[in-house]
Amino acid sequence: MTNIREIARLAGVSVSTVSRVLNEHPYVREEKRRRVLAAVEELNYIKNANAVHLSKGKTYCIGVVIPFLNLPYFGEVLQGIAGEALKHGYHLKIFQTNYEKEAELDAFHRLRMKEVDGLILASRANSLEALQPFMEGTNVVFCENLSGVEKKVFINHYEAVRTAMDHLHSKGHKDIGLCIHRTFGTNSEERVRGFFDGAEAAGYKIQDGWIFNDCISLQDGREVVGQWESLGERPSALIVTSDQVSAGIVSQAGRKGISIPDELAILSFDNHPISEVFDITSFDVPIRQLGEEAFKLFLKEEPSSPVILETTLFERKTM
Amino acid sequence: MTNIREIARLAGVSVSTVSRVLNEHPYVREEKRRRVLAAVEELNYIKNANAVHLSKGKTYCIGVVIPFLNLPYFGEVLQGIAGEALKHGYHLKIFQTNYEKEAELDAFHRLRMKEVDGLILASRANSLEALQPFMEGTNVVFCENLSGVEKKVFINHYEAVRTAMDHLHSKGHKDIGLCIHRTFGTNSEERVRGFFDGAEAAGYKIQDGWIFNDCISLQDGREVVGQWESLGERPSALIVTSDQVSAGIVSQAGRKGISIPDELAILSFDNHPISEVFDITSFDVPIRQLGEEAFKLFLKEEPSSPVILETTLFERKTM
DNA sequence: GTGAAAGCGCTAACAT
DNA sequence: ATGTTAGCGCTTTCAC
Repeated sequence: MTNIREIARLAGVSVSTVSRVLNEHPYVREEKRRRVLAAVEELNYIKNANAVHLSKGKTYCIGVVIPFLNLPYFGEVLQGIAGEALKHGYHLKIFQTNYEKEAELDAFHRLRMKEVDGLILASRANSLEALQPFMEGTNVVFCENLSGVEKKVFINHYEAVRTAMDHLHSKGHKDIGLCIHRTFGTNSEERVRGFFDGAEAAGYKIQDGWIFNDCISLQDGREVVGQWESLGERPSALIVTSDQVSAGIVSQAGRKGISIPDELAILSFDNHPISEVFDITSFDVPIRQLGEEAFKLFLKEEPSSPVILETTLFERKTM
Repeated sequence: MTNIREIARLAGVSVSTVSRVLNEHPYVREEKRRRVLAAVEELNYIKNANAVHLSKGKTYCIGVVIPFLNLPYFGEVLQGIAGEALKHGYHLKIFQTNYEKEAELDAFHRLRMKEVDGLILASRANSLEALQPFMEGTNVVFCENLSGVEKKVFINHYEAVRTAMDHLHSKGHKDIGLCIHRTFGTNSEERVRGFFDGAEAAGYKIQDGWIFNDCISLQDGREVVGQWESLGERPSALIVTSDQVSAGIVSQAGRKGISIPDELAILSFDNHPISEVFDITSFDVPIRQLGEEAFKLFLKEEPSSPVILETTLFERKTM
């Protein structure tokens, strides 16, 4: 492997001059610059990134902590982060966790080892307390409304669900259920909080069994329909936190002859293209923007206030 | 930042002993090992990954060259690579290209800079000739049947499309169209080749306008229906290379009162969950396995023969 | 403008 | 078993 010293020798200059040329620093006489460039060409020189990283104490690489790579939601977040990162000359290193705490902690370890310059947590498995010992002096961005952290960007899920409740209320619904991905995690908790607050404000009663957990995929949505059918008292409307799930519900309802929205209204989230295909009324959630803002927060030096992203209702035919 | 030398000093040993302890090498007396570990604890020492990378000439990181992150196909490939990589202590660095040649070349540059130990090309924008100058002595895996490269894994698209043609033939179809993502790229070319070979073998005639390009999303599928309708002579069946597109077609056909499969049969690819929802007959394509095999090829030292993955038909109701 | 030299922090061959 | 030392390859301060 040819290095900067060999270039210097061949060009008849010092290594610092070579370094200056390579990094486009000023104060190099044109003739020497040319000699260096010629030597680089002749020896087929490529600079070693790891040496640069070590010397600079920086890698221009950001770690993304993410549970899965094959879900539309996370794909869109990634796309947002990657697009913004590219603009600033950064690359992404993926730390896929499957929501395993160990895997998540490993990402923090890598951060402390300076393998990456910072971390974006697209979703989180560990408690903040478990993470805190590894966070001092680091640059970590959270994609949730987590109190006690400096950098965060999140969708205003609480407000969105409350708005959803209001909308259903105005359509005459009083028996409302909720389909949700998981019950832990700030984003989910905020949704659930909005759900109960909304119910209380409107004087609804929420029945046991009207909250459906672990709903993330099309298949999960199809199964919800069966569960809904087997209920004694059934909600007349469902707030569903993913268009994938909603699509599963709508499709399965179609097969079973359940009329939507007459027998069951659906108010969904994401405004994913699939919601258009199924004519599902859905809140647009700026997921890609979430990723973009997360990266911008990473770049920020000074502490900045949380970035809050709002949702927008797209009315179609399931409510 | 505390380094290995400080640890050595505090523990009263040499740096090599510290290194041995840290890397679990043998031949360290238990007492010294303990002293080192105590010093590590006391100074809160974390080893610097970049120094290790530089010294070892290895990063345990593999680059993945990929056009988009938010498409189901590529999400699944990523998931496959990441899962296998994790097993072997590797991480993924993402080089998102949007199919821009420059961005793709940049990935090769990073490889030569030793920023990553190898590259997996999930999909390719440059010609092999354009890439070749940057490939000597490197470890690159292609996810396509590209002649002239050492490491490759690919789906047998040719055979799959030929089988598809046979199936449609046996159902009485003679006018067959093709929906495809793009026309360049080996995978697409193989499909097109299978399409024309199949037609020729069965004595079909393929009309102009029966090949629909740029079909990748749900929305694209919906638009295909309009194009199909405006055709003078229409194919009675469509081979569609993505379930997303098929779902768009089926859904749009439903709205327009076009009967599937009577007026238009659909034979799709991927066996994505969405094909189950829409009851679409689809070839299962082992996409995740593609990713896994790609990573295994990366690890292989000796040259190995291409890995060829076959598809499996799942019959449902669109044919 | 240019060069010498001191890092950056770790690994591993060699000597003992 | 353990220590010494020469790398790995680049950046950057300081002096001229």
